[in-house]
Amino acid sequence: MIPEIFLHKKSMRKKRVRKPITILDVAKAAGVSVSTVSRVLNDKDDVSLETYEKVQKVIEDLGFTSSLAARGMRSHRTRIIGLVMPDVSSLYCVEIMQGVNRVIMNSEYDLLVYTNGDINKYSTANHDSRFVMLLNGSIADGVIVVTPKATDFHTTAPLVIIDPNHEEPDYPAILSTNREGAQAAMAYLTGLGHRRIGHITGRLDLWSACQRLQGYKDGLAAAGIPVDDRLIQFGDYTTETALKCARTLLAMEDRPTAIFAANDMSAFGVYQAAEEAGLCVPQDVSIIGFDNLQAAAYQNPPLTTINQSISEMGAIATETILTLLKGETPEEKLKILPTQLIVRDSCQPPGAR
Amino acid sequence: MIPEIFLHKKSMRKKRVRKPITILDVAKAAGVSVSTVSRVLNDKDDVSLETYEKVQKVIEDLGFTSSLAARGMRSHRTRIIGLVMPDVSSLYCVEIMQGVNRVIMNSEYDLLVYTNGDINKYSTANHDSRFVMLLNGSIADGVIVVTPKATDFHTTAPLVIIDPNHEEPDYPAILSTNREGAQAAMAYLTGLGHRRIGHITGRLDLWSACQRLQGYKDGLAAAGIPVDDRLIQFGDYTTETALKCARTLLAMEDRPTAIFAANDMSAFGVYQAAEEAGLCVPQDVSIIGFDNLQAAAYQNPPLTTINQSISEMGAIATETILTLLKGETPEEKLKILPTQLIVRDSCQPPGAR
DNA sequence: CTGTTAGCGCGTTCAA
DNA sequence: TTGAACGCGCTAACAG
Repeated sequence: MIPEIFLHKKSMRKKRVRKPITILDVAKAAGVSVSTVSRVLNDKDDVSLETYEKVQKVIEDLGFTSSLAARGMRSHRTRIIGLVMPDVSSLYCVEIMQGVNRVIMNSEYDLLVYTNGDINKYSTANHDSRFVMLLNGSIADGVIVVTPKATDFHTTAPLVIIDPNHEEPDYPAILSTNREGAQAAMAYLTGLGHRRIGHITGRLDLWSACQRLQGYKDGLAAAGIPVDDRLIQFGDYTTETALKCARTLLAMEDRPTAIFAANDMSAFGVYQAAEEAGLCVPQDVSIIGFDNLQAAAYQNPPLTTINQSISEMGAIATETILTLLKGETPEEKLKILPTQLIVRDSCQPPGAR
Repeated sequence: MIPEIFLHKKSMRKKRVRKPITILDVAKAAGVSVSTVSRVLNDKDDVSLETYEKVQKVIEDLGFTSSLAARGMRSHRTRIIGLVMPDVSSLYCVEIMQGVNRVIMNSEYDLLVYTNGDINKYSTANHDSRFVMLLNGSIADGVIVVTPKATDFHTTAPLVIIDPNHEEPDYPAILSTNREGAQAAMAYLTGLGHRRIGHITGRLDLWSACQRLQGYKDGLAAAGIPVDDRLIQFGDYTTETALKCARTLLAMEDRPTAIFAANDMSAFGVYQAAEEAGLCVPQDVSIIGFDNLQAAAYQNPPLTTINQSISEMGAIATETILTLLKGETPEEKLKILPTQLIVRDSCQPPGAR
């Protein structure tokens, strides 16, 4: 684990070198057996106070901490909850993480966040297999997975999915009324009088994105507006891609008077494109997003969007895992959270000044 | 229009595996020994193609993934970098994480983020010991620690510190010119003509906060302004606490015409307090922060602040760890990044309208 | 090329 | 109350 060279260099200068100190080192130093040390570590009650304190002191002195790996492998209990996220650069994921952490803090568990990093790595096989290590290797007692592409997992540990990619997931799951939320967004825009409404989709390999696209179409149908395929641009939930999509939409001769972005991150890209094109929001183009990120309220103008209580989803998922870990059955296997229109200043009737 | 691959059906549902499947199961099913399976797993070149494919297929069929814990324990190599953060609700930490992740993505390593959750848990002993598990347990090959209170760690794995709590840390470290940055902030305010300048400190148990406080005092001295203790409020880098501090400052009879917050999160609290008090920024009170979070530019008005390239710090720390992991010695043990004044719209001369 | 063997560090039986 | 022995799942020696 440690390059030899590095070790030597350090040991020459300072004696801060600590070869991995194990339970055996503690046992020797304390003049007891490893099993006695183990008992002390796990607060068993069949250890004499005298021995307990002696061992405890040695542990302190040596700065010993038992190995998570070895312990987990043996006891199949680590007191750690794993959170698997597709991407940390997405504020959506960050807010979920905050919600999870809020609940973890008040529990006896610790949080370990695993991320494969790149949202653009559409190859899910790699991602899935890697994350399974977390549990299969008994590193985590339970796992929360965010927007997985996979719908099936090889694991024995409790698993909860946030935003599952399946209508009827095999695991407890938390999701929002994506389609209804999108319908609400569209109803708001058509209610304002918009008839040319563009849509920047999310990652259509995810169910949520498909549902929002469907809601977009529903909204058009409800207002008696035919679908114009040119007004549908395929994004991937990132600001970067949405920027390109928005450029295309705003460069059209008969450009849309409003754009419904599949999520707030995408909506941010529309703001950028509008500014590039010298268009004012909302005078020249109305924008509505989806998610209600904290950052949405800080935009200029503040973004009208559809709220889904993201951090709440993380919190509920964590509580569900905790319930499962206690051996109990959660009340509902599928928890569906309502969405809600949040009106701010990024939309107005078309043509109005 | 929409490719087949994007359609979501509940068609191919596999049966859930219940028992943890091990390398032995694979060996049996493939009719080979465990070591052969191990060789396949680790892409050793001394396996016949025939055997390789046979084993590979069984692995696929059984959905087997090797245990991180067992592997790490045995080989002392996990290809995982650990990131230990004090708090995920701080945007500062989030941006560091993003910087780390950016570099990790292009490496052969994976990222595991560990957080003890509560920034208010000042008891560091607990935190430190828990994080040591990450490495001691051979879960991570190297670790990056963000704003640790501790200055010494019991570990054998490479360690890099971001924002160390010591002038001359025993480990490679990344930090910013906190004192100089604070001086620049103060020079800007005094240059605008402010003479009553409040300061909301950071967590004074952290070196960075002390340095910024020192920079505040330096700035006053440079302008020939005596220190007024009442103008120094003790915060902890959180928006919540800063809000209270700001309320106190703004309620003073001879309230400050400008406030220097030790970080942007704290500055956000000042915005809130100003709004509560019916004061306008920057007409009634100027505000300057420190960090230059992405969110700082979105405030209303956009926050003038001191830039420290946070995500860059994460990136550099990661590159340092990667260098260490290769057995090489990083160029500089202590990397000090310059800070820079970012002028936006939250400051103006006192009294001006 | 492949199988056998010996631990990695720890928790948990069983004896003593 | 304590210690010795075993095995968790895996990789790295060494045989064959």
